[in-house]
Amino acid sequence: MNSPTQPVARKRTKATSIDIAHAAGVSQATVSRVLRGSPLVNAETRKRVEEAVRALNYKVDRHASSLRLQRSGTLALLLFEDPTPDDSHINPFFLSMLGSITRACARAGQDLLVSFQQLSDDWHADYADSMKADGLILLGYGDYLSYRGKLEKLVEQGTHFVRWGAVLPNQPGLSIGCDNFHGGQLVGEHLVGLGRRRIAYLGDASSHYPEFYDRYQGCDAALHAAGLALDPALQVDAQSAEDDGYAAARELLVRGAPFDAVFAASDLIAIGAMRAFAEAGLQVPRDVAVVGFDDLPTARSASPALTTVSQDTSRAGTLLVETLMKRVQEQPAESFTLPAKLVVRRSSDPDAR
Amino acid sequence: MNSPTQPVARKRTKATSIDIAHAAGVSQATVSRVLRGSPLVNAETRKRVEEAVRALNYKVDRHASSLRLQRSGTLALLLFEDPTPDDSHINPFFLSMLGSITRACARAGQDLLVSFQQLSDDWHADYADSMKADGLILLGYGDYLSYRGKLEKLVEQGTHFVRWGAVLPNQPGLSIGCDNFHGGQLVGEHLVGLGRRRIAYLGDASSHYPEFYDRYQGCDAALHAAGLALDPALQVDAQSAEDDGYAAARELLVRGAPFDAVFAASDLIAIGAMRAFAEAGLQVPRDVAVVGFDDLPTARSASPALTTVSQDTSRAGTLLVETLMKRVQEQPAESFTLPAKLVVRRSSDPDAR
DNA sequence: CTGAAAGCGCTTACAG
DNA sequence: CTGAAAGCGCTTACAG
Repeated sequence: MNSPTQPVARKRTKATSIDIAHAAGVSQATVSRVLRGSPLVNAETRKRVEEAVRALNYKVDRHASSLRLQRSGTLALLLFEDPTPDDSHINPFFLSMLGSITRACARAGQDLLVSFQQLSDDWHADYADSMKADGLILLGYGDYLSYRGKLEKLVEQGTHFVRWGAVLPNQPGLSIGCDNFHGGQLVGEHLVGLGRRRIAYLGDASSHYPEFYDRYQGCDAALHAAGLALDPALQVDAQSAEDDGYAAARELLVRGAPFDAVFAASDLIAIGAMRAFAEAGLQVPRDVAVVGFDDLPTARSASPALTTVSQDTSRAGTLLVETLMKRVQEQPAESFTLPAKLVVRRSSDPDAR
Repeated sequence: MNSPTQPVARKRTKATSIDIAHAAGVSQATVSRVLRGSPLVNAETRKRVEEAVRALNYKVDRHASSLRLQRSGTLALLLFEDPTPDDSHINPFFLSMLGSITRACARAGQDLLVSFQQLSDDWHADYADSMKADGLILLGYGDYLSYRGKLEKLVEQGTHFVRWGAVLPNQPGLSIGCDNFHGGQLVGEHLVGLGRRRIAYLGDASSHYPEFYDRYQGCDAALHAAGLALDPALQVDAQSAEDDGYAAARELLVRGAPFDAVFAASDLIAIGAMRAFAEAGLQVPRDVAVVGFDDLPTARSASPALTTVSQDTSRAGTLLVETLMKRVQEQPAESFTLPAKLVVRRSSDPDAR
């Protein structure tokens, strides 16, 4: 099963700016000027240096440069989930964000360090204090109230960061988030428009989880506008995993209160709930309409395809990086709320695609 | 929609080892010894230093340390796809690998830089030459034959790297891969065991794509063992995306040659193919059994749930990082092939869960 | 426009 | 066990 040992590669002999200087017949300082794009350099000198750089395959040493400049050209993406998920199953929504953040970093000429953290870890200090990164992007789920203290500490330390999540009044630092309230509203209006009246909510609906709370409130507002309301007896707590959704749906069934629709606080919860309904012999959407939130790739291929609220992760990634870069450069920057969009599929509407 | 501008945080005043030295009443060299865990330091001195480190919230400056040590404590994960996918849709399989690689790096005490590349980019040089990373993990799809030249250049330059992919004879560098041949074999045996005889293969089956080629060959071997063979008329090229799978399945239908099973070279291809079959009024698995490869999360929630070959991404990530670290430390290391496992679901077998 | 020199914050061989 | 000192490879103010 194994292949033979690889021969040890020849030892790397990295060229330095002094080597380039010798090769081009200039001082080391001039080499540095050329590489930093200084306008002070004579065009012909520049050309000689550039040729030597190419010939010797020279790259500026990142650590020497960063040490001197006191910045690293690197951002750190810290992904946390609480409680920690089983090995290697990160929420796909965050993975999709990771994709767009990576691209946005490339566009901004920044390198990206990626790390998973537990909410309990001491991540608030490490990356910035050790100069590994100029700023942090925080992405994750967890109890906001316990999380908030860490954010305050970051602000106190002068660490640059941007968080993905609800934009809240008086929050420490900046955040980019989706308009969860409006997303919930769209769901409420959609379900009411389909004639559903008894709408269950699967997900936490407390200030510990502001995103989920806003989604709940938005849906409730839409019902109120139609002379209805969310029934607390039809609300079941759930974190954002499929198994939580399954358990929450079981709990809902056990309670016995009638319902004709379910608004799940996330797609994973929705998918877990649909599994529970299938097992219980309920048909989606005939017996119960199901709507999720996030528009994961899975939502489209689920059976039936899941109606959900889509968040523009591509734009979110760009905004997170751009906002953070402004902070790193000590420019003014602000939090921003992105629009939510309802995507209707067959789990709520048999006539949808 | 926007919140007010954040007040500019107070300027960071980072403590250095000299600050710690003053606070603890020792020399800067001793501080460094304590932080590097040198056994030479007196226990009491060590304690004084450690207290000062805590009190001043000191972290070793990564760039200064790396510059001096000539290594960065960082690995780089380069993800490439060719052709480049539309914005932010990376193959979920690689995202899952990314998860396990990130965890493995954390265990190994390494930071992880993540970057998307196009196969055409000059990634072979940058990360290692600029000392950003001590080694590279390469992950991606693309034409191996054009890719191979870049790998050779990496070897020539003495860059440390490990690749995810087929373990091939005389390949440049090391790779960790799944046993694609055996995976294909398992699929072939499974389909034959279910009485299927006319098995189509959706995916490239040339040496440009060694993984797909091995899967094809493995399946073919299983058929041969049963006195059958894959019919070239039932093979349609497809890259690893859902739309490619859809197009390939349409092409297969157009050809008109009868088939009772489809082995798709990846889950995404399989899911696209199932969409095409549904549109054509074919029922899976009654009319056509469908099997994929990768065991994406989507495979389980697909409708019908997709039979597939699972690769142990968690173990793969660990092996990639461990193997690379051996190379970085100039220790012997070797390529490794991981076992493949068949996961039977309803897309091939109505009796499966 | 260019060069000589200081200094970013560490690590470790050397001397004691 | 500890300190003084050199040096990792850059960037840029200073002098010309």
